[in-house]
Amino acid sequence: MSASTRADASRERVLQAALRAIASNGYRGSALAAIAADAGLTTAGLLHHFPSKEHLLVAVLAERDRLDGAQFQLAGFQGLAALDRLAELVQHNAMVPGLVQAYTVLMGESVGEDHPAREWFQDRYPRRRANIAAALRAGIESGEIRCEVDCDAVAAQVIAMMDGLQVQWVLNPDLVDMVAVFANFIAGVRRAIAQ
Amino acid sequence: MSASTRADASRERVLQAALRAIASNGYRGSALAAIAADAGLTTAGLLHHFPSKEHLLVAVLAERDRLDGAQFQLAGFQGLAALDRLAELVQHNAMVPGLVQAYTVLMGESVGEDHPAREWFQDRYPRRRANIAAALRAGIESGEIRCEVDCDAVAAQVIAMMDGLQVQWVLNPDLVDMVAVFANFIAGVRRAIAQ
DNA sequence: CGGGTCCGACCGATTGCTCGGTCTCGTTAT
DNA sequence: ATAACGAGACCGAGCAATCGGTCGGACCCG
Repeated sequence: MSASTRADASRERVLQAALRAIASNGYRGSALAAIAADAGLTTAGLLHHFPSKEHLLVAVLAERDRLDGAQFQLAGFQGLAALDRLAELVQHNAMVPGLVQAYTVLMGESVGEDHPAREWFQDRYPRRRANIAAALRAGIESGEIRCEVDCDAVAAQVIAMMDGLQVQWVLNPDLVDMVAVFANFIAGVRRAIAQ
Repeated sequence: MSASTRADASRERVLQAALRAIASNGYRGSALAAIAADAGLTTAGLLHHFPSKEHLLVAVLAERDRLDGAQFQLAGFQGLAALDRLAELVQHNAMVPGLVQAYTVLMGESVGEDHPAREWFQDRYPRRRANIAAALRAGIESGEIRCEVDCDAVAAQVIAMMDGLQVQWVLNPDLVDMVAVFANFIAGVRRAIAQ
């Protein structure tokens, strides 16, 4: 499974350093040399593990996918329980501000035309909307959600609320209680769509 | 007021070009030379009007402030009417995708630590939240909004929804009907907070 | 003519990335 | 057990390209 402990440890340190750098300066603003130094390597050493800066970025995104998959995706929450699960996810995110910041920076940066992360986000949003919408539709079938609810719209709204609040929270952590405001929002959605 | 038409025209073209460039590649990813060429100038010519790249950025943001001020700020909408006004603003934004994209990219980019636009966004969010919250509180006084509504939370939510939907819409315009989904959201908020 | 406007040439710094080489370590042959 | 070997991990130096910004002078309009 894990061939050499040495190489894997270096890779891991590089990924962490890349996350920190992206959180601070974005992808374009981060220098490969700085990331390498932060990970205790030289530029050439880093490039040995990740053949290019873009490869490093997709590795960071893949890591995020891996964590998310283990944490949220597989969980088969349906109906209103899925919404509560999302509130818990926000609560968890509030404890890893660095990761949230890196994700937020990348999200904005990727909107640009030729950004290497654009495709990743472009694929990710429809998938997440579909996941949440499906969970809501399951709630309709089980009778706990009113049948005339526009599940796709609600799914888009929930995701938009998560992203939007993250921006405000990262910019001004002590002025916005992201967890409380999102919980408040979810409570409103529950009230609006529950049978 | 306007000294020479020539210089003002150049300035205007540079601002437009900067907006396009930022929309495509962000602030960090945009080259001064490319912006200048797009505006029909050389780098040195651009630098004659804006002494540094950062000066150009704040000029772009100031322009945004100017437009917003004329379009939304001064209008004294209160209570539920303010929410409808925001829905109209989203409707208007949907017709200028380039501007929305530039704003979205900048928003994410500015989350970084030393970004020159960070302060601008950091000041802007509390101000906008306060504006909307004040409008809602006025609606409470006039009796059209229930008095136990958390105006600050709702204000943060409305702004977060605008920003979050913009991201999804810019990334995938044909998959997300930003105007409709936001209108749907506002309708829900109205239902939740109206007396 | 004179000041505002803009260009061409250039600078120092930094970028992502390559290349040649050194070091370490597990494997294998003896 | 030990020596020889080869693959992987990493470094130092430097590549070409690009970055934001400077400087002196040419153009043009009032």
